[in-house]
Amino acid sequence: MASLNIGDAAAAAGVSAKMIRHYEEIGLIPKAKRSYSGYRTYSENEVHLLRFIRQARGLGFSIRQIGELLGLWQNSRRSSATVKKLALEHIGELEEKIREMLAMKATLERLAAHCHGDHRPECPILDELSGPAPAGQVRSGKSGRS
Amino acid sequence: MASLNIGDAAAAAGVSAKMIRHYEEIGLIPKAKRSYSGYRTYSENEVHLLRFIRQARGLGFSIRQIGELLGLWQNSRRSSATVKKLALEHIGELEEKIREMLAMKATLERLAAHCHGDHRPECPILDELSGPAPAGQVRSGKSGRS
DNA sequence: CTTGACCTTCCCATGGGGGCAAGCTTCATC
DNA sequence: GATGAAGCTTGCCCCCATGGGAAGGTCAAG
Repeated sequence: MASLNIGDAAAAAGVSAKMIRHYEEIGLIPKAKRSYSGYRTYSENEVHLLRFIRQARGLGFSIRQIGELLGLWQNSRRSSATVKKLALEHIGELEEKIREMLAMKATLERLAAHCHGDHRPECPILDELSGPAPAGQVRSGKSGRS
Repeated sequence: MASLNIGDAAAAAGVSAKMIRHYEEIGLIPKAKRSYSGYRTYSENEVHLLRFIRQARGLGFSIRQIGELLGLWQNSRRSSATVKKLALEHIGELEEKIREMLAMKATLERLAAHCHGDHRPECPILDELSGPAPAGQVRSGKSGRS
């Protein structure tokens, strides 16, 4: 079985060598075996593991979630319900972020639509950014201590 | 003309004192004047500036973009076209991220829909993560020392 | 033997913060 | 005037996930 150096393992798995070392350091993957001279060596199994991580990162899972997914992946007595729950949790997070960004985008588009975008300095975008006061107002006394 | 300490300026602007120091350190805002004893002091103008930053952060602008927006805000000879361009650039970035996350979400939803979510271990989600090999394959000759 | 590609560890940077600690300053209250 | 409690100062470490680079060891080919 071909034993690969980190660079080849990285290329085979589609991640950077840097990240492999990082994943090892944070305990996401077990410590790689070392050659006599100290080089990390990787087997097909470990490349497969790295590929799994790459796929999960591509779907936006966090490192913590990937750790859980790896545990499930390697546990033949897992229940698919546990995996599905993790996926649904992540879908919820994605939805939340998407909602936030859509709201930002909508506001920006509204402002941009009202901006002439010409040589004149008047600009509703800057007005909006400088305008609306937040909830907290400046309190009249100096420093509100006790 | 109330001159505020950092905590009160932070409350008035809706940002944390920590971030005010940070913005000063990275040069986003000018260095605050100091009282005799070394406390940072803030005028209404500076609170207004901080409020501007808070608004811009709320719309997802990066620190770099906010720096540019601040320059435009304080330049009475700006053209609204420049501001609009910055806003449109940011809208484009948001769209890109939204697209990526929608794609992740769609994939996850497809996988989750095919997952029984019961006590059994079989799970198409894990299959997908472990399955598809990336484009790059193990190269035969390159540096395969073993 | 030399070259150069690879590997090792270590430190630094990113963005946008949070938190804690030691030591001052300020202020209200006794 | 003393005291205690907030508030301020700086500085350092942490998060996530990653990239960059320096200084030095290793290995295979020419």
